[in-house]
Amino acid sequence: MSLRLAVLAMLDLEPASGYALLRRFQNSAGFFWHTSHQQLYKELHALHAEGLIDCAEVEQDGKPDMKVYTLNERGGRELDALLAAAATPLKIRDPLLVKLFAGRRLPPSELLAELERHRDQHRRTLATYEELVAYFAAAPAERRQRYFFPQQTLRMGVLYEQAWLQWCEEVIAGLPRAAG
Amino acid sequence: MSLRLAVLAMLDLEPASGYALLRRFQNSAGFFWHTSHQQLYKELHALHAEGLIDCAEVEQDGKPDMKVYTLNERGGRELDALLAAAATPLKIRDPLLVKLFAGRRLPPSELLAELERHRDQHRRTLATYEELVAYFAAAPAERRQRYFFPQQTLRMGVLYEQAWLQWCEEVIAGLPRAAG
DNA sequence: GGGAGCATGTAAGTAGTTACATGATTGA
DNA sequence: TCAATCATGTAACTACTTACATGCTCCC
Repeated sequence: MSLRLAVLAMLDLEPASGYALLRRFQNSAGFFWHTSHQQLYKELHALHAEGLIDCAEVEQDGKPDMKVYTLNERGGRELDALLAAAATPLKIRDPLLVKLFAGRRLPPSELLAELERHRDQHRRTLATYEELVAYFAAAPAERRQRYFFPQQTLRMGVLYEQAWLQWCEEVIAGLPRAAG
Repeated sequence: MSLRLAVLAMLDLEPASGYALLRRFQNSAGFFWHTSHQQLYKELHALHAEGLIDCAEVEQDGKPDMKVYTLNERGGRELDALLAAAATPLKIRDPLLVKLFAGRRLPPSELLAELERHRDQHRRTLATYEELVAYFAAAPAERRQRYFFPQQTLRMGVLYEQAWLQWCEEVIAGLPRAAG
């Protein structure tokens, strides 16, 4: 039910095409919700079939046509109904930590390489989030206010990436190293 | 595939019953892998049917019989094969952040209550993890070494809970409050 | 007598992944 | 000409959740 909630919440801020939503789910919103284009388009079709969002086909030059979806009044009510329920805690399933849990079975060099890969990825993601923070900080007051809550989720993204980065660095530093 | 990996990795440390594994997935290992008893028992049946783990029925007095599973040699090879693949990054789907993203549609009092509930939960979880850290720190050297990698995952659990706690406190402090 | 913890399971339904599929434009 | 970006979709499969199910012991 939460993909539905995430999509409705995004469309509540501004109308968007499936592709535009997808980019957000893979970038800024990627911190709190992940999805694939297959799932997203299916959900958009379902929401449209249920009359919760409106669809307008827009022609573009040099680019394929796109379908722009807008939250309508019924969709707003559905969104409010979903929001009324308590948020269940995130259920974590982290492949890297599972791998590290069994780390004693792996050659240290491979573990090190894996940790460095993740560390670099977290550095990049943190940099992206910090750019977004700066972008919002420089935005006009109206926009800053409209995006007050999204900015709070972004703040968690920053804290999350910082925690991972610190952890990767700590573990790399403390790893028993193979004799060279 | 990662539930399989998580189960094999746990049984690599020591034999256990489904119920014992379940408690770990809900407590100490709950940080990096979440599962239900339905999924877990199904996976144990599958692993046993494939000859990757051995099963011994153990009678207990005052308690129901239990099935104790042990990783065998083939299971060890399967574990190593799964570990050889790169760990894909965790895919986050966090209902609380989705709810907060749409926070402007909610009454501030309800948001506050939700955040306080999560803050309290994170405090409790952090306390649990810190107890486990202390427990490991006091363990004999042999055990400390055997559990070196599990302890690293626990460290991430602590950093993660601290980040969430900080975030909950920040957001609560910055929330526009309703007139009393 | 009731609830919590121990210990296991099946079945039905929903959500998510992987694979397959198309076709235009822009830049290296 | 090759890869990337834009933009959308279907189908098959796997993983996960929710609901249903049993039964014993210990403690209040």
